[in-house]
Amino acid sequence: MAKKPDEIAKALGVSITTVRLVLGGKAEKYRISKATQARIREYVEEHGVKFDLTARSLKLKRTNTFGLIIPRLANPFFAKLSEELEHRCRETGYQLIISCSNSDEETEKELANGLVQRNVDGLFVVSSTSGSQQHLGNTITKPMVFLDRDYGNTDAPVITSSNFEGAKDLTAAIAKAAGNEPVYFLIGGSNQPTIIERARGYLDVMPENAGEDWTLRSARNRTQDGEQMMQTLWDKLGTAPQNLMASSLPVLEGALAVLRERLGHIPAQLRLATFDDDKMLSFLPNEIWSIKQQEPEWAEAALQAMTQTMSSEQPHSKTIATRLIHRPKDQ
Amino acid sequence: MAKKPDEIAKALGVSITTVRLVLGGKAEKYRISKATQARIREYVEEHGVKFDLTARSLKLKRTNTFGLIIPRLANPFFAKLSEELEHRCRETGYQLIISCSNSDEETEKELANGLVQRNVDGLFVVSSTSGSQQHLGNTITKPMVFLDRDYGNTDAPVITSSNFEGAKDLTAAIAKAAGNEPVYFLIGGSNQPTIIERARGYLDVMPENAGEDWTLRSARNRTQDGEQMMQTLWDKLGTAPQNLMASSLPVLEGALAVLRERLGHIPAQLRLATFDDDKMLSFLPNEIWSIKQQEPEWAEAALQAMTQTMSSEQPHSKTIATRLIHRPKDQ
DNA sequence: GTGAAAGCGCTAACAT
DNA sequence: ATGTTAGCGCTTTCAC
Repeated sequence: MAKKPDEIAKALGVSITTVRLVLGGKAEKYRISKATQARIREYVEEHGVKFDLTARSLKLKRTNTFGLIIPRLANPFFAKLSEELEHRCRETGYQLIISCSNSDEETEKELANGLVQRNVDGLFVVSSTSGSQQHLGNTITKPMVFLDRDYGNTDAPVITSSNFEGAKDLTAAIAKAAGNEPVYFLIGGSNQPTIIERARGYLDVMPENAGEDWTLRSARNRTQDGEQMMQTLWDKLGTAPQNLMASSLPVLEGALAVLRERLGHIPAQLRLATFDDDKMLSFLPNEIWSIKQQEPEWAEAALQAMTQTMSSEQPHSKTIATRLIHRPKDQ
Repeated sequence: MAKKPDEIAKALGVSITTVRLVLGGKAEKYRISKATQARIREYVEEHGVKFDLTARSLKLKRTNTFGLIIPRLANPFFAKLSEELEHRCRETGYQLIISCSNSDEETEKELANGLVQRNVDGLFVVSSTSGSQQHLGNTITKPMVFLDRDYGNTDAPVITSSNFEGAKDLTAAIAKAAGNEPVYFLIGGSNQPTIIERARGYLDVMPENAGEDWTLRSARNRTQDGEQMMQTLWDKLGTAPQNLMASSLPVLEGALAVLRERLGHIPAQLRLATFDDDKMLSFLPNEIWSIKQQEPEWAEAALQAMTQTMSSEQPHSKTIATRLIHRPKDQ
């Protein structure tokens, strides 16, 4: 349907250049006559045009494309972040290509490589491991912005959230309600930088003995890790805790599943605190505090850091504030 | 770091063509000597290569890229579907570009246009409206596969899920538990093809009067639509229903929010049924039935339909089965 | 066995 | 005021 520039040129008896100049908005600069401009525009109005961005990219050595590597789209935070980032990129004239590494170091490297071969103009990466972040930093010469995980071994800008401050707020909120009772903290993925910060925030607020007596740790942060930690805690207490904190939603899910299994239900008087927010937390009758990420701010900061890097300005790493959400107990 | 073919050629004193032939796996065909092959491979082993896929695409008129247009990534179903599809595309040697239309017809057209200009080899689209599906079908000459919404006005293959059958199963399950009590159905987005099918399934199982007496409808399926429908229902009944069905999760969220607001809690004896599944439904103490989509099967079928279209085979539309999940009531 | 050359559609500098 | 041209890096065909 849509005509290519050379077809338009032939149809109107002008040169391809003339067509391109007019359609490229350079008509005035090269003083193409109004009459010719009108004829071309009219033709386009009727038939449409089809430019080939591939050829343009080859010539300009720039694709107006960014790559984004995240662990998983099934994770609501990354999904929302991707959506926001994609939207802003498009507004700025860039197409975003989203790929999932599945938290695998090798996959992450392959993805980055593939995107570089496609000549993306820049790369956003949520790096799975310290090693892969370092590798990418050394290997890739394109503008890069790291997101969420700061392993502290790159010169590229890193956008993180205020995990430490957020954890302090979250812990303080549930601890106040708990009074003298212990607040147990299930920590999944305890070697990830984000989680380390969350644990640090918790310990900053809690008494000395909390680190040893009230925390449980697991290498990963899946539902089954939450289950396993809750089982350990149950066995230790011989009953359900009164106040429970989880380092992420999957961990909370696992913990609650175990409680339901042992008790037949989730006790309504149990106080809960968790990182990451989800509308469905409102389904629980319990009093709950949660930490909500502000994805729009993340996307904004990420794109800005990328723009700065590309224009050789000093790019700024940034920490995005979180928000504490409180859901009161059912009456 | 990585060398480009011409740099390798110069370094080894051979022609660019020779380098390309070897690295492109065409060495045997053009009888490049083993010795030369070895030298080139060795050099690459040490320094790495960097091909430019942009130039390749320009020459071959094929980008090994597919586009995917969905309403929102924040919707967990589309996020999971995207993840699965992206994964399979990559296995097949394609890069997937995901864009969100925000359910806006104009945006959807623009996105499709942009992707075509980038010379994607094919397009997967979850079309927001009948009009845009028709428009795309008439405008775009690339291989296309439509997902989820079948407006019945395209020759391109459409992958849908068994909304009618799923709705029958879901309705039958809750109706059986409800006995003679009414099962109210909150229908959000009542003019979308998927929702129409769900409503049809409900009516197929329920008695004559259900369509008039037990259903509530809203043009969209957001949380606020669920709230509004629940309010209407409450005002009609003067109390909370005993059995409630929702056409999607946001609608359920809205409905439950209203109940909590009026009652101070969500009554545990309320039976619930909803389309779309989420792990967090387990947070509710209620007896719940839900309909789970099988995203891997979706992705599989979508990619297969695309492959068939591209090889000019007769592409097959396909309906993906859903699964009924039952969560018993807390004890 | 290896190399040279044409051409994909575009941009930008240079002719006419 | 409009047209011509070189070259981006790749594939493919043909020449040495």
